[in-house]
Amino acid sequence: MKTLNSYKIGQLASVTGLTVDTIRFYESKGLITPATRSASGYRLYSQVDITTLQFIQRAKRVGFTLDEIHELLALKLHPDDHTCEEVKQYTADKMQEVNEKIAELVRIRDSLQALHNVCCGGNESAAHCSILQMLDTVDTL
Amino acid sequence: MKTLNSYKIGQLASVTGLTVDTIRFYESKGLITPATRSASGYRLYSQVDITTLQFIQRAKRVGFTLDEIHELLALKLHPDDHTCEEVKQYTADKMQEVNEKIAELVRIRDSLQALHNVCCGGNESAAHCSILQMLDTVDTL
DNA sequence: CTTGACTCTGGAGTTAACTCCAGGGTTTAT
DNA sequence: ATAAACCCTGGAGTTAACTCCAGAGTCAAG
Repeated sequence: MKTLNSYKIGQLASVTGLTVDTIRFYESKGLITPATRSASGYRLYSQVDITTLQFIQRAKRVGFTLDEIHELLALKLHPDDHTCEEVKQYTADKMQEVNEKIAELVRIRDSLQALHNVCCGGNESAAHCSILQMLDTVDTL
Repeated sequence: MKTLNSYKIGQLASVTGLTVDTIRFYESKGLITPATRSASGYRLYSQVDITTLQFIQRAKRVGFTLDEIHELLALKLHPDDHTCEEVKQYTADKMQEVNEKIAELVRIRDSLQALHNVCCGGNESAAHCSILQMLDTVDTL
């Protein structure tokens, strides 16, 4: 009873690297909804669910909470619940937030780069390198 | 009993926007250590601690755990515990990770931009805009 | 037609990261 | 010199995001 683009929860789990428990947990939070159920009650998913779960994983990795991700997904999945005005405002606000996160990551990367550059890479203690590190990275990292 | 560059925990809290409880919690996790204690046992902090707390806040915002932040700070604060080789390797690995996070944020930003562009911004439901959204953003967001 | 791998629901347990006392000293402004 | 506003420690409570059962039904292979 499996059509071309239909996955059971275990298959979805192995494709995305999540556990079946986590997928059911995300469903309980309203983040995803299985397209349909089989006659015996098994959840059946489509390609869209894989995409959604991958988006959730990306967004989580960069510090969004499940509640925030829920809002982001709601824009796309339930557009009729929002006015265009709201969507315009919300996307603008979120883009601002995302840009700030990118700027923060760039600062962290620069600090790591400074440490990387200054360090000789040899087998001895890093203590003597740190004298230089202090000078130009202590107030960024 | 307060020198020029010495802060009590409450002052540090109001400068950084954290609570005193959170600062003491970070101390219990080894993320910061007050420079010294006053005669009566009050924690006294310096400018460096402000910088460190701001770094912790930035790193947390982009999805690093306190354990990861602990490792990042250990590089700088206890360089004699690591060889240069380790530092070189660790910074390279972390920069890779940071670059991946930036790439993920850029993807999310692009998806938001696409929604933003396609939405008319008017007072009506966003449902009819979503038909266009589906075409070019469903598989990225 | 049975056995092992899968799925279901409902609920309890865990971990990270706070957050909030209680009960006690300290500092400061009036 | 006393009340208000701090600070201390130790420990309990909370929230988000899982994670792990128990007990029962389903499906595919041999």
